[in-house]
Amino acid sequence: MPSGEANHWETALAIPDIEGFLRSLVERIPPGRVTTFRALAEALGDPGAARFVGQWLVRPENQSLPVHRVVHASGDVGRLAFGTWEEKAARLQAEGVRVVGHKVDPLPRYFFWDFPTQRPLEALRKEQERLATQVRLSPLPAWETVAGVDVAYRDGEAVAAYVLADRQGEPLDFVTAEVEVKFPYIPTYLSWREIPAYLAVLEKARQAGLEADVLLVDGNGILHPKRIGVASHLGVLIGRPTVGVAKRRLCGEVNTTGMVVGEWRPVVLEGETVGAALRTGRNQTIFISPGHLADLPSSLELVTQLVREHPLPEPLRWAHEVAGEAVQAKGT
DNA sequence: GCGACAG
DNA sequence: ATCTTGTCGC
Repeated sequence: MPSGEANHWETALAIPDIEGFLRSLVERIPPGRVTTFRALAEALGDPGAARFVGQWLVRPENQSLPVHRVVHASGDVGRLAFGTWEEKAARLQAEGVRVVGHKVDPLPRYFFWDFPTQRPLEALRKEQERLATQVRLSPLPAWETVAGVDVAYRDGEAVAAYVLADRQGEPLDFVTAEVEVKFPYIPTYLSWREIPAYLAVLEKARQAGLEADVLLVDGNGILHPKRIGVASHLGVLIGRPTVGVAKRRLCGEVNTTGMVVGEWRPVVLEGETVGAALRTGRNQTIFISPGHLADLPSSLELVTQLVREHPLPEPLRWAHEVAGEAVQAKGT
């Protein structure tokens, strides 16, 4: 049961109801008209959310919505989540939409775009730009303890794990916390999905006297289009040093060909080095970036010191393990 | 065929 | 991230 207890770090993270907003958009599409995944994403405030729109529209619980009125930008009707393209075309034709071959024809004649102009993701982007000015890049302070944090999901719940470790990466103690998931995964907006769980588990760690000198976060720091990935965002909110470690590349350019274990190369975004790709295994690369109150050299030093025989630095590997165990235990 | 965007 | 069958590695 998610606890509603007050958090020590005032939750300065307003979470918009993106899914409810998307539902209202889809409900607005009139019979005899169509819109596109892209147009819905733009109405949400970011064309980059198109894939999220597609994933959301095929969920079983959303099939009572007029999902057949959402087509590809090419005019291709696509197909229904639980049906064929012929069925989707037939539904559109029954509403007066002309379909030739697999396509709505001509698309502009039927295209519906008169959506509300709130664009919630645009507001989040502005918030990111504001917060990015508060990120401080400086060498990490001398540290004795480090904590790794990660989140696992199951049903509508998120379980965050916080594992405290020493300079050798040996686990000292851990806590977990469970919160309700209130925001979907949309690339570059991960903070709004995961930070509520992080704040909850950090509060537990604080109350248990397990505060660490540095926080390792599963995700990026400034390796982000607006230089404010979840590690930086969290660091600014709690005013503590954070370092981001991701298992895959979000953005930026890096050539990883021919890297040897232990080697790292800069990840460059818009001409700026925002992180490093570090080879931690024969076929494993992780992406390190400063979060807050950290810089790239000290972040790399910290992470390389904590990497043992696994791809991830020990505290994160343990946090991942603990979160996974905790989320499994919920169902058993 | 292109592009491929953390969790 | 999660779901989930079968599976061999640049």
